[in-house]
Amino acid sequence: MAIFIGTFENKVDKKGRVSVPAPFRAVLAGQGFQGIAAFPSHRADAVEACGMDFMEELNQRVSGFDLFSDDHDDLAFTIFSDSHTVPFDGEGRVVLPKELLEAAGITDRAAFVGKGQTFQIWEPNALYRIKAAARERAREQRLTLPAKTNDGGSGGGAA
Amino acid sequence: MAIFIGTFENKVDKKGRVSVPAPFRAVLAGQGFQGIAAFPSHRADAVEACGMDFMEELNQRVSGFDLFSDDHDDLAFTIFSDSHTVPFDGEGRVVLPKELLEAAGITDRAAFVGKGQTFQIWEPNALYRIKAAARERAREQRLTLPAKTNDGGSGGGAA
DNA sequence: CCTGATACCATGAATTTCCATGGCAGCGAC
DNA sequence: GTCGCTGCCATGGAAATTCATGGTATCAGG
Repeated sequence: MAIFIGTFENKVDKKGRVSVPAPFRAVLAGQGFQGIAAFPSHRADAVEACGMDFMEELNQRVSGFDLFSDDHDDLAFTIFSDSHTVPFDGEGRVVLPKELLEAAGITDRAAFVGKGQTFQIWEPNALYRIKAAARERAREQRLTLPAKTNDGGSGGGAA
Repeated sequence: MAIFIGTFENKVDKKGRVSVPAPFRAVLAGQGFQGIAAFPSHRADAVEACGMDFMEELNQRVSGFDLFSDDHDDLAFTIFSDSHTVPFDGEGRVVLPKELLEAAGITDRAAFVGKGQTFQIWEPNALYRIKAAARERAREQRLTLPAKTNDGGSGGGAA
């Protein structure tokens, strides 16, 4: 399963269109809905985004089982209610609703940040600010890659 | 499962292309994505690299944290935001993003160092410096390899 | 009728794919 | 034991494609 990796900064034209980075589009390519699902982050001044597939999976978890606590349930409700489904145009661009642009403070440039199964969209300066802080934390805490836990199950596979 | 072993020094041409050592390519050969995932090391002036499979496995592990939790957020951000997915060309070369070249101080030569499941890419001189230092420390501390704890080591049959 | 939005088409830059070359090592022949 | 050949691998360059971006035309709504 492909994941979102990397940071890309693109321009927002006067019509509000932004190119979704090609590598991200590649991840979304196999999905039914050609576009993204986006909603304001409740943690940072950024837009959270993912493919519709992931959105539906989220829905499955919430509606079905106990994987989500009450807190999560509220969170999910918030997410769904504030979400927007944004289709690609022929060139792989999206028009972000101004509500989302405002939430993230985005005006003429947007930075896409891969986070595995999801990605975020930032106002570039805001991103670089918090990025610097994160880097600092990482260095101070001597963060290392999580040790490989050989508990079978997920991951696994070949090679 | 094959691992990255050995040190190889290759040239970086003016387009930023470097041949990934053939033995390393052999390790990556079986994977879905023909290329490497690379990100700056926060503990050394070097580029950390691995196969996409390893990256996705990392994602699996990170997903163990609740989605949208602080832990998940920080971890995913640290791991994925600075990473680059770099595809092989037909000859097994990669184009290292200049961001990574700068982080490691690489200009016209790059040294690949196997580290088991991952490998590093260094500016050759920097590598030899820290290598000498490491050797020195090892000598002083009379470092020994940990005794092997053999957990059912029946087969050795790696392919 | 006017406004806004969506789809289509065009363009330049950057990137990637392809092809060609040289060197080194291993293998075989003599 | 020495020489020659073959194949792999690192390297260089040029062509072709992809990608981000801007504009224009078409359609729906107010």
